[in-house]
Amino acid sequence: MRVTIADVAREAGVSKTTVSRVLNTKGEVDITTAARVREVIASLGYVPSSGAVGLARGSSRTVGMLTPPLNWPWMGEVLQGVVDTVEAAGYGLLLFTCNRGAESVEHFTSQVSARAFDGLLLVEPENTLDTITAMHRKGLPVVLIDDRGHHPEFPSVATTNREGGASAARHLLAVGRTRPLVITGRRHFGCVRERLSGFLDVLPTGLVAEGDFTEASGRLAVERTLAAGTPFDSVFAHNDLSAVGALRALRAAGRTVPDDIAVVGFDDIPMAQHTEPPLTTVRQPMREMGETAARMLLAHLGGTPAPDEPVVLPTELIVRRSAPAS
Amino acid sequence: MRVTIADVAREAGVSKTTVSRVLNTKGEVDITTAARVREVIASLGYVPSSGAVGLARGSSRTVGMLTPPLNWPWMGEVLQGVVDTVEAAGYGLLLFTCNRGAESVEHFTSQVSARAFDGLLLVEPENTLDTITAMHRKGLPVVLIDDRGHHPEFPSVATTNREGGASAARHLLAVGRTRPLVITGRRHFGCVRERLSGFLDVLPTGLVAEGDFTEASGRLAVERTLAAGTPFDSVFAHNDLSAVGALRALRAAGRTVPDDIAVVGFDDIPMAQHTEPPLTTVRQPMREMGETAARMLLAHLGGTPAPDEPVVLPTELIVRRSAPAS
DNA sequence: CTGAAAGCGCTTACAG
DNA sequence: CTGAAAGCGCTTACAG
Repeated sequence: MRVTIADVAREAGVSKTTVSRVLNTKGEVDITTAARVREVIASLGYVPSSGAVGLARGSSRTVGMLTPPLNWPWMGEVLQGVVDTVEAAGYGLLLFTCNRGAESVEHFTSQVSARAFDGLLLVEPENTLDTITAMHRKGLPVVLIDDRGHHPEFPSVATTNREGGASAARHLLAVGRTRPLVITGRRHFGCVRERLSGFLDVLPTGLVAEGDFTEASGRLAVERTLAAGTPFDSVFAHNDLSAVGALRALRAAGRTVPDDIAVVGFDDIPMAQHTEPPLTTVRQPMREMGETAARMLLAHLGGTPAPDEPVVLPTELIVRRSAPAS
Repeated sequence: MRVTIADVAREAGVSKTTVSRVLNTKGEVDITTAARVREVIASLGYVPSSGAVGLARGSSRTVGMLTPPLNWPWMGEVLQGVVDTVEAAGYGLLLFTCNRGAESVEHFTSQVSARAFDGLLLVEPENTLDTITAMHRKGLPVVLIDDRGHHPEFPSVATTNREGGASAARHLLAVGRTRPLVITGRRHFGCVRERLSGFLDVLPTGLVAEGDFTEASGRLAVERTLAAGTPFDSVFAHNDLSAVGALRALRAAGRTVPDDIAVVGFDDIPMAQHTEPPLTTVRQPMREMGETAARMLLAHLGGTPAPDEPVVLPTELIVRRSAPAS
């Protein structure tokens, strides 16, 4: 049925060893022999069995990726960056999520041990970091995307959260806003702490509400601040989703954006272009982060030692109408 | 280094065959022997090598998935549905995209032939359908998600596009709209033709603009219709993105939604909840479609013959303020 | 109920 | 430059 290396060898009148050699361009092979073998390979439509190759070589040429829920608005970009890079290198991408709690972690763990993949890409591991750290110590190459400030012991790629926060503050200051309301994510995330302190360094404020990255939390923060009667002239939300919530609460309260209140978000998810008004936001280079992480992992698998400092990609302030330039 | 079945066998004082039997609960094994083997497996932390198992069994317990760009707004949901289902069955998911054109198709094709996966899930294949059809004929199990009306020769899961279009029309009619503008996607997509004819059956109109599922195309369609001076009291856009474009164009022209013009979209992407006003839309059950397709493929791999009729999941009209009920 | 042996399809020393 | 043989870690008839 299936065409094997033995079939090719027989048809070409050489040994399997020789076929293997031309397949992997390893060792010297007579140029005519090689040509003949190649011809047979083509005419038979032979493709090496990845399973057999993996078993013999002890590696699977596959990379694993463990992600948070895939419907998070920016996961698509990260994943696309990873897939493109991994595919271009001739590797496969095995996808796992930690959606189904303990059960899926178990499934994932067993796949790791089963050597189903050679290295692992990790996105914002909520509660699997310990497990992963253990695996990494046992020799599994790991690269982390967005460490949320946990600073683990393996290579990671992050973004300039502190500078991103600072750039938001500088922008608000430049357009004359001095009394901002800051809506954060959960404080235990390193990225949240960094965005906050970067912002506060430039534009100090006592008005800081802890949110949880949901639209509802953004809405709630604004509603409460309005109800308390505390004056503010701008909002810096730690992600776009909560900025969207802020926009709605402001509109519902009859406040005009940006005239009464300017709003700046963080992430630049696709939705940010389509809010009313469109959202000024600090862009995270999600796709580039995915690409970079994948390249680092592949390089590591190829023998290049991994950088021990996190690779940090720059954020970029995207100015739209919710906090215009002038 | 690595713990193998031989280590377990030695430690337990049995043959590899016996270990394999308790591993796969296949054949009769003495209950005490089995217990002892299980103990050794646990204490040694033995996990079968997926590569070796795959080679010996001739199957990889892995499913492939070929998708359009992953940053499409509803891909996350589909993917999540698939991953959950596949993981729960103990399978791995190997992800491919047809992003990089010919090159990635080639990479993908070679993975297929390499038997890197046992079956394939396919989402809206733009131009790979021929290749896939050929593979299917050669015995690769395939399930298609959202066939866009191409009606291929393999199993597929779709949604009620025609009824979805009809439900949009009924809703508009119920709220007193009689002069709709329809903004379609490209006409060669089956889903577009179905949505359109379902709509027109209920609410005929001559005002049909062909778009291409982008926000810009929705905006353009509205701008042109307004410029032409043709009166209309509502918009039915074939996807949410172009509905968003329509909303913006209407606002820019000073028309009020829904008072002047009611707007209905299709898809129910996350953004639909956050437009101004929030978008009434025909929801496609993306996650369920992913789950269903995965279940069908797994069942097929398990020996159950695949249904030869497409499995059709119902759409649902989600009423929001852009076209309210009363 | 249990085991020895062959085989899955490759790669890789080793020898020539 | 080339090949025979062992080995990667399993499963599966076959025999007992």
